[in-house]
Amino acid sequence: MPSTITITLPDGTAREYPEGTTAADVASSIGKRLAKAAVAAIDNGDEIDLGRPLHDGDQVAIVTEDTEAGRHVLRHSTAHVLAQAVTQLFPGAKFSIGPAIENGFYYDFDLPGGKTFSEDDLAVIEARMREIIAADQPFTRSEVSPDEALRIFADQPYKVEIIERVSSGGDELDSGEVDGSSGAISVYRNTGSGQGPGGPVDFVDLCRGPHVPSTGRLGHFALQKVAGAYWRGNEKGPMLQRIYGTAWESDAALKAHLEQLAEAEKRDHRKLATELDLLSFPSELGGGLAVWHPKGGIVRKLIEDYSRMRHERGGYEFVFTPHLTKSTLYETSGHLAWYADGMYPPMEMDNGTYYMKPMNCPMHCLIFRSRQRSYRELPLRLFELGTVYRYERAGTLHGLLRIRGFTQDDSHIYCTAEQLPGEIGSLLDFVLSVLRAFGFEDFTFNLSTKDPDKYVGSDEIWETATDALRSVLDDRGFEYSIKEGDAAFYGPKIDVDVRDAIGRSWQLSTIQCDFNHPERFELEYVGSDNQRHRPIMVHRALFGSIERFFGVLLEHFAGAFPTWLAPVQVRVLPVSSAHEGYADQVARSITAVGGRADVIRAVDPLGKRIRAAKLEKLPYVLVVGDDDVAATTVGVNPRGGEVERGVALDVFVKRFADEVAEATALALDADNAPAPDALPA
RNA sequence: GCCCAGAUAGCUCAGUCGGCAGAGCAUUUCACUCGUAAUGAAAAGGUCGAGGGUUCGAUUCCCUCUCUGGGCUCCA
Repeated sequence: MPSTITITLPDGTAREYPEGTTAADVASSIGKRLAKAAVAAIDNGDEIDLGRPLHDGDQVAIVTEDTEAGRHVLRHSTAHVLAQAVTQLFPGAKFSIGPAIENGFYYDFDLPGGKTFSEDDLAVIEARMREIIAADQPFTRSEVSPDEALRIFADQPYKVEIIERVSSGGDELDSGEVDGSSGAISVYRNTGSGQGPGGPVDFVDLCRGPHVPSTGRLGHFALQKVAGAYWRGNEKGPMLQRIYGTAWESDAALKAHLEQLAEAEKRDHRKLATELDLLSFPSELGGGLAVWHPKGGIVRKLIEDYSRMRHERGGYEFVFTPHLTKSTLYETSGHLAWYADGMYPPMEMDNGTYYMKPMNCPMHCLIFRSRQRSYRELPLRLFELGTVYRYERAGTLHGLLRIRGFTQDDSHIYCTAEQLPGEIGSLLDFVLSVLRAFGFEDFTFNLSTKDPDKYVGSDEIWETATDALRSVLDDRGFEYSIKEGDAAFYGPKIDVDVRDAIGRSWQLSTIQCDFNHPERFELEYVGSDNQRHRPIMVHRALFGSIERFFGVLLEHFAGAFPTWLAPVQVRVLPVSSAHEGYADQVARSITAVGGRADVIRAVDPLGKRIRAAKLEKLPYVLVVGDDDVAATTVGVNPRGGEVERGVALDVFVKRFADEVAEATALALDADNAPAPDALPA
């Protein structure tokens, strides 16, 4: 056995260390700053504690606190401190799992006697956590046999369940809770300050680790909220009490995160919808059902008009279908069997059973099937702004983002297998082009593939379609993640996520192949060989739901719609009553070029009227006074810009009209000349 | 659907240990006629989410429901 060991660092350099050297020692040997920032290490690909001895020949990298991996360690360790605090403050509390999550961590508890946490408890728990952190308790890892672990956690039923599952060979590791891969089970103990690893144990938890060396490394955290959560995510299982928190490597990072949350709250579409008088959810209607006020209505109309215009140019044909249908339609499509729970309850009438429609696809299939189809008609692209109703469970409703009555910008494309790759490609280009017109530039893609346990259609057709989707993404050089087995049973799909102005990701568009509907509705076309063939159907939702898209747009723009979408584009403010006639004239020259302008008379002081316009986030405020009346000019106060006095009226009108025209024409260049196969037959 | 927390004027929010309901903004009226983010005064505005219970008396305490928020679960 050599008395020195050789360690290889990430940059390829090899260093010699005495036997028994730990990752912490390596970090110190490289530099003080690194040693200070180190929270864990990666040893031959495995994350380990800094205090673990290394072996000859190991490849070692130090994990620092300012990386995602490092924050993960901080968060996971903070979760342990949370559990320690709760078990000390609430004797008899059972704890289950407490993983690090994006931006933070949580821990689930079961309090004795069915007690629950209140928001007030958070401050008390947080104070105790800070005491534990101040005590600088070391995290000490040890490995025990399953029997030993069961003894340690004898009064912790959730831990017992995890140990039993892991030791019975289940390969499922509970959210990083425990490392059972070696047959032994790892546990981490926190011991009191100054007592060292052999001192009295304050807290012990099952854990795979790694953890920071001691609780003193933590502290830039905040507890955020309490919530209910099912044990193991099973809604038939017990409901646990979950505490969420966030933790970072520094107070600056913590503060930045909390500010980001505050910014998101300011942009909340429900708040903005009320403030800007766009829409409301009257309780008289019931949950998840919105009414659109004039200002929200005009924006929605503009979105829909633009969508229709683009679809018309894109070779789609417009169809309309009813909101109610007999149950037989959904028996044919198979939806009733799978999704009856998500549909509004049946209505009995005329000796039939009727349902509100939860989707448009089966009706579009009936349109396809209404007469014999020729291959010359394909691809057939049907488009509908179809309003559907789904019985979303009460607890899932969320403003416009999860709603019970909504309008899909739904299209169904029927094509041949040969046409599929080209069709998917032009669909994706079309989708992105339209999204860009609404100010979204940053897209991510997910490709969902066959769930081997639940699918219809032949393996060949799945393979063809999946290849088509994949090559479309590859050809365009788009990065995408593959979600194995995530496809619906009827076909593979591409989902498009957009990133908004403050970096949040929203799933909007979807392009889904469907081998099920054509089968169930026995759709056929006559090919050039004079034989009957089954078409492939592609579902394509662009905005997904108009309501949801509107909500996302509202948050993206923080209520400040771009000029072409703003409910009021130009507000004209006469300085005094004497200028009202001229103000009206200015407004008329805006409406003459298709703009939306209003005039607020001089009953309130100018400053107050300007402030009101700014709070309404209007793109342009025009102030007109004596000088302007005399010279036919306006004072331009643009949103987010500098005031410009004495702008000639016709100059402003042209500038305004050009801006609007440009915005709506922007994305049109791409499909001004539709591909030959995109033209209606 | 489940857990927790809520619901007071159009909006944001005080308040009532069970005894005639409060502010600011918004609205209306009057005065002010003003050059780029809040002029002054007055008025009006409420079944204190709905229904039931306890009580001499309930907006307040209890129960049920509806709706909302945060989660969980679900999402064709």
